[in-house]
Amino acid sequence: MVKGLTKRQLQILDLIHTSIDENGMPPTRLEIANNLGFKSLNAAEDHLKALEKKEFIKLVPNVSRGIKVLKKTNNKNVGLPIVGQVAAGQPILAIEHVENHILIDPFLFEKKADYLLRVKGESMLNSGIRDGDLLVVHATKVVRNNQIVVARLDDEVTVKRFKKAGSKIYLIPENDNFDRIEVNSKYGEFIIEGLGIGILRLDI
Amino acid sequence: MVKGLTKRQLQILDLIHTSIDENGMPPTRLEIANNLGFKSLNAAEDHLKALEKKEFIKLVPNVSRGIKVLKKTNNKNVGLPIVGQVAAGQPILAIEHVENHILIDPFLFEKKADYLLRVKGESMLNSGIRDGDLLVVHATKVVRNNQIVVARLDDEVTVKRFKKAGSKIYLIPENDNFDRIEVNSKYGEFIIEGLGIGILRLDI
DNA sequence: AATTATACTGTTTATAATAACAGTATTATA
DNA sequence: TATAATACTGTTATTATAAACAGTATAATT
Repeated sequence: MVKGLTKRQLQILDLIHTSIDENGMPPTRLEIANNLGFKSLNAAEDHLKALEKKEFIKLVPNVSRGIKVLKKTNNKNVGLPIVGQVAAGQPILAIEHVENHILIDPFLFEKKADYLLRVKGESMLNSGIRDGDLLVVHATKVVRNNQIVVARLDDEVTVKRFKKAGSKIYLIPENDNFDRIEVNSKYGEFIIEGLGIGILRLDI
Repeated sequence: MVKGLTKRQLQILDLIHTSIDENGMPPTRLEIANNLGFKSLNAAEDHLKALEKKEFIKLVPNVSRGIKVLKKTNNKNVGLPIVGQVAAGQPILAIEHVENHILIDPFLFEKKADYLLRVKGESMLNSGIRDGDLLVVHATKVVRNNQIVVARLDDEVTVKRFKKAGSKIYLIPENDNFDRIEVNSKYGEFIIEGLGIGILRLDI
């Protein structure tokens, strides 16, 4: 289930997508009611209002077929997953973290793109990686000095520059307001999850 | 001229396309009239009938916004073109500038992605746009204050923040080492080519 | 020269569509 | 356990929209 949507609401959203695909325009309340067998137009109206409240659509007042789709959930599983907040103790690609899937060629980059990680915070600003950006990640444990990596320290997943000096390993932020992290025994778990191979910014 | 279409009819057809692109639905007769300055709705009606007769559109009877576009100027090459160096006096999408095509969903962004422009220089660094980045562009002449735009000044294509203050128009770089540009009569040509809607970085 | 197509203004009518109000019943959530 | 959210039926008022009819003027075609 897409987060927050009931089965019925998902059907309505699906119908809106289908209508746009097949008729080139969003449906009216009557068309929704007819398609799903409602005897009352208000059933459609209520569902649309619920979808708007949950910010999946935007209703344009007093405009026929004034339904704008805000979140695109139609590409079920094709393409690459966008991984959002990663909960403690769980693998990155657990379904719960997948915000969406997007259609992009995995072989566009230097290495194969496996998923997109939504970057939190400004710690990599000087590398042109901003809060909310999607880091294109190649899932690998094998990384080299100075590469930008996705690492898990205890239960936190972080994006930093990887540096190995002698026997010491550092995770270096690219922002003077942040301190470098020395990976040592005070951390229970340290795992390299992947290598950053690109950036995708969906808004500007 | 597209075969058989008058200049006015082409404008109507263009408006239908724009409406579908930007509003997600075809226009009403009133919207067409307002957009083109008709005082009578029937002007729009007549044009639609003419377009239907010439089989460029299909009108769906008694359906609001019931306009279906029949002939589409299809993009032969799949995916979005990456536009590199743009030569003087030539349109951005001239074939000579297209480095490559990449597979990416044009509807991933807030507005429809039309092409990707390879950014040259560091003038937008503070917005996290770096040399070599691909700016995702929605081709439009309509931009608002503070948006990141693709503009053509004389023969140079540039990416800057658009600012309008009174009668003055500025193109603002996001880097202290660069000066803002005031668009004035010393430039022979000033054209807004599009709106920046995203960033794609293929290496990191 | 007559006819047709183009490009409109202006008006009216019927229908399409939005949107609010008043209900009922069931299921989740605090 | 009270309250809110979900999932509807049924009705009505208002606005949006399509579409026809009656014109005018000009350019293009037969």
